[in-house]
Amino acid sequence: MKAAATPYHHGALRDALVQATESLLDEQGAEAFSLREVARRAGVSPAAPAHHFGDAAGLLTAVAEGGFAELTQALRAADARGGPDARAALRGQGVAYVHFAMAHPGRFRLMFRQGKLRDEPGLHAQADEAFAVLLGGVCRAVGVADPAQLQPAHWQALTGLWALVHGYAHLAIAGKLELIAGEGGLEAFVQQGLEPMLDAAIAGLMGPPPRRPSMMRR
Amino acid sequence: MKAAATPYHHGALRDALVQATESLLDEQGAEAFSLREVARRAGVSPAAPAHHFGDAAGLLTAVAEGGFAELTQALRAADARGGPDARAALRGQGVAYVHFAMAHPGRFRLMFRQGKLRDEPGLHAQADEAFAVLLGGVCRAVGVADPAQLQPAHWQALTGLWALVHGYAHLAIAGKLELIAGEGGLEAFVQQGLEPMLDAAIAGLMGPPPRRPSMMRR
DNA sequence: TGTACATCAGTGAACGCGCGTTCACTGATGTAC
DNA sequence: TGTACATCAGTGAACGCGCGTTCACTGATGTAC
Repeated sequence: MKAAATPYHHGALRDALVQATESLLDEQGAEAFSLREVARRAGVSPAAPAHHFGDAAGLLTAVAEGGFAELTQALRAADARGGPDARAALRGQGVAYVHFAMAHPGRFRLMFRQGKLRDEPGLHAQADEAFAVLLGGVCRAVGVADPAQLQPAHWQALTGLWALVHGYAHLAIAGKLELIAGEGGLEAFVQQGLEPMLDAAIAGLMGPPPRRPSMMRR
Repeated sequence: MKAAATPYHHGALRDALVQATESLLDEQGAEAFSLREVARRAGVSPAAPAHHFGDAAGLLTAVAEGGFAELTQALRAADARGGPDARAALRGQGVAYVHFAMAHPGRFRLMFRQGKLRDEPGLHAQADEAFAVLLGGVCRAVGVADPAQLQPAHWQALTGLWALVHGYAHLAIAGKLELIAGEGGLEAFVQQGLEPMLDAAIAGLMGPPPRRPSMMRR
């Protein structure tokens, strides 16, 4: 029991520091973050984090990487829930994207703030993996086997879909939708409004046979 | 000449501090901001900013307020450029929104980070004014005289339009579109892709007679 | 038109603080023989 | 199976730094009479 109270070796300090950072960011925002505060939350000396991550950017990068991994899982799960219906799967991904951001606002913001992150291959890999899930959903919806077969108009529409959920997420966690949502509450507003909008965006993606617009030349 | 070199009274220090903050945020990001650095840039003692703004949050709030004022002007100008064509006016507003963010990434982010801002009526008023321009454009497109006449589906579609440009702006300043844009360059990608997507969103807003969806009950 | 005085705007030295990082260290774990 | 030793993981005191804010101050401006 004495040993269990404050064992010298933490055992899983690296994970504990990442988790402490996650909760700190999501609960108090980026302003509250510091290496010392994270160490405090993990019940460890201020020098301990440097041992595992070098500096603050290293820790934040690990947290962002974990965030992308979690987002990937959420998107995959939503995608699978859609079953063989490509439209439903893609719609589900969009909803999951917004829900992820609302559940983890601090991490979500961090994941897209490259100024705070180290330019590491692992981070890019995780981010790419999340993007690949979305990309896969689009391919299935459009009916191609490989992203390489997507046409420029598809890429534009995919970007629009991404922008829609990304913007919705940001507006939601910035508190900008609460006024619009009104008395019904934010949750209900999102639930009622997001899916139809996603459907419209997906329809635009699948619907009209991919225009080969002159405006899109090259 | 001696007097002009370092006059004791700056004359327009308040504005100078706001401008110094704007350029600091847009060029180096939020991490580089500090009251002392802003004072340095304005060529003034570290105690001077407190005189005008109290503290850092006060200064940042003034900067955000100015940002919303500038955004309002940009949206109004774009709207006017659209002339009597409500669709073109609204599309122009969307493009202007994204361009504003890309031109002033630091300020744009700040404007939507309520955690860093003071909860002042002036700030809300400016933010509301910018939103009112968008709202006016939507009313004209939909064909109603007053926002109060907008139906729930309109509000949802308006939110979608806002989310689209807001997300597009965030993805662009986060550097996430460069990979998708590829060799054509970000500017061209935005120019070619944004307007069609806006048109689609606006069509969704105007197009099908406003459904009174059971899913939107109340 | 001039003078006295209040108010405003900015100075610059000083403070205390929390931060990131260093350093020599020590406790625990694993490995070689 | 036991012992020696290298390596790993974390300590805690100390450092120097830039920060926000304070304070008594002073230079400039405006106003009353």
